[in-house]
Amino acid sequence: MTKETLWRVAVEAPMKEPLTYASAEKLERGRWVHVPLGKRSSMGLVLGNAESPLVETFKIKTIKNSDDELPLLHDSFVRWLEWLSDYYLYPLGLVAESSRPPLKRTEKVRKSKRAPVIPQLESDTPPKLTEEQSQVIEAIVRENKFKTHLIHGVTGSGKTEIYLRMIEKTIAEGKSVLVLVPEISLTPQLIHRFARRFGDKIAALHSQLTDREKTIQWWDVVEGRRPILIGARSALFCPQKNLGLVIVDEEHESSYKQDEKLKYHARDAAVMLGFFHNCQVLLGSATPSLESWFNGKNGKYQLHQLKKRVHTSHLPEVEVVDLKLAKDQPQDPNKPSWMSQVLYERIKKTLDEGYQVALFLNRRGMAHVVMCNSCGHSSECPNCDIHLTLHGRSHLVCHYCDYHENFKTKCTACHIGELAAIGLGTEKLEYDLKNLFPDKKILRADRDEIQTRADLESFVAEMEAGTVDILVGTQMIAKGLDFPRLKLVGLVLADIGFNLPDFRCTERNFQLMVQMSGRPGRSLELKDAKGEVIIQTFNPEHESLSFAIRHDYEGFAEQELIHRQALLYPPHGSLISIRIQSSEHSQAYQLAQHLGSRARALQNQFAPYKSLEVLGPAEAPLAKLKNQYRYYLLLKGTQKPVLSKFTRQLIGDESWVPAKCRIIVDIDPLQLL
DNA sequence: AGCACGCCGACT
DNA sequence: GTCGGCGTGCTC
Repeated sequence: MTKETLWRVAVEAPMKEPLTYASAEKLERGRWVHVPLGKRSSMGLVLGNAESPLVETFKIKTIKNSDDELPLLHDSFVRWLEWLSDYYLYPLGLVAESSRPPLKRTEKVRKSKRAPVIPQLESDTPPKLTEEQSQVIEAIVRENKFKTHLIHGVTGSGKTEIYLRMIEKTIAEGKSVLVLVPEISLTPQLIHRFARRFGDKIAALHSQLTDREKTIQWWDVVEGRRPILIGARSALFCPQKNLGLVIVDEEHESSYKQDEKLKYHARDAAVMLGFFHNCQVLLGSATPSLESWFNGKNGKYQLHQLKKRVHTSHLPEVEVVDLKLAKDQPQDPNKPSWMSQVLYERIKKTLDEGYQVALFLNRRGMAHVVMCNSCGHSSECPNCDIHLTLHGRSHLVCHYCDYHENFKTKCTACHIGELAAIGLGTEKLEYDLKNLFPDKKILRADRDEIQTRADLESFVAEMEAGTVDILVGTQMIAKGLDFPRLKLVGLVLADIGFNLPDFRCTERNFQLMVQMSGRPGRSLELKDAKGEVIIQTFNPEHESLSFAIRHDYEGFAEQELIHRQALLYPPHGSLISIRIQSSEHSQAYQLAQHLGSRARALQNQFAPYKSLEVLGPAEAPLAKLKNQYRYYLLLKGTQKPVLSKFTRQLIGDESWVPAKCRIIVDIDPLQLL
């Protein structure tokens, strides 16, 4: 009889620490096991040997069996899972859960009517590299160990070709590659491009696959049959064999942050995955996040720039229409009031020439955005440099620090206009356009209209077929899509983006405007006809605008970094948000107050915590959501480890949290709504 | 998370 | 009486 040894096992339950189990079987770190847990059975990940407990506070159960179907997880991968759990304060067992396939493996392969995940296509011939591209590749391959490279390249400068060459080199060495892309850009077009270069060496993982398809892809990757995995953020959790390169395309995309369960940022998690596997990490974007740009500037990442476009096509002309002045000019009585005369005439002209028009409107967070209808002014919090949101009818509130002021309808800046919640949406635009151009085909595309991948694909097909004359959409549509006949793009009211109650809104807005300016006139079909962009705004002097029209990312980034410095917003400082929620308003309120005073008391206990800032608690802008009342406490500090330790102590074992109440921690939050 | 226990209201 | 609603508590 073999002697039973004790093991630390991360079980799939929300427990802060791993549990101790006994086993006579030979086990090792990284092995999946079946264990009894309470009155059920659970999967668990073996972390290592356990000490026998000094006091017998619980009865040690025995591991049922080890799961030899599932692959042994490599030590570097387990260390990465442990890092995620530790950094994002989320139970390790629940983190590890995502690194298993959704279904069991089956021998019989049923014939599916669905199109293959990766199509078989004729291979392409790699284009000749430009001087710039060759230089970047040379610089990257100089050292073959962990390093994060930020590739900043204007649209059309050939970042993808750099990825492809690096992938080629890595798989030639017998290693595997992970390519992360935002879910929205994981269209068949993108997969085709990779398939033409690498054929059946590619696997893909994204939300539109069935569980069976995912499971098949997963095993193909894990067993090394397909060395290149391209996928959305969840592809990070597929334990690849001998990982040699990690690529994150469009690294600035906010969809890389998961906002439920494990609230990880796929870009940061990808960098750490590269760190634990000691391999290169490439981040690419035309408009890098300020976090990455800052890291590129201070040497934490290596910065590479592509300043020339591969084909010397013109960037479109960007024109700003000042809506304050537009009001005084002669207007066509038939056109709707949101449309300036300039935009009206340009739309007519473009349609007459037989080209497409796209109008964008950022509707996000609109209901609470308050703006003067005459000068575009919007009130700010004196403490946080954040736009205030309207609560009820009479209060303007900062949801970072809970600053309140009375809502006055008369504008305090121009003393002429009235402040009001903005009531313009894409439906309204569509309705007005149908009246104005009754014989034109108008297509509306926003979150309500486009929900599934099939919707997106039929939308793309309709646009490409050229039967659509005017596209109306939220800026979500502006991302990454190319339409050959699109000549004119109009941003109906840029100010909605300027006034969102978020310190990142200027950055997002700049990114969107640069993306948008990249849309029209990319195709040869337009040839000499340059693409055109018209931006309507009450605030033509807004910073993000002047840089966007010059396509000047660096200028913008430097300016915005100075702004962030003043209040130590990221990337100069770090944030942690703590959400307090309960179905009873008074409970949520009281707990939030209690947590606030606990935080301030803890600050006074230890000197290093004095450097932190505790903001709030403040009521969430959407105070009641799904029958839960929500409050936020925001922590800000310049040293991540101090901030993290503080949060751990503040929350403790959660025994002080009353039943019915929930505490949700978000490390490095992106949206504070 | 997932599962059982337990305490209330509506029904055969 | 008893079926089932979901609030509460625990898991080595």
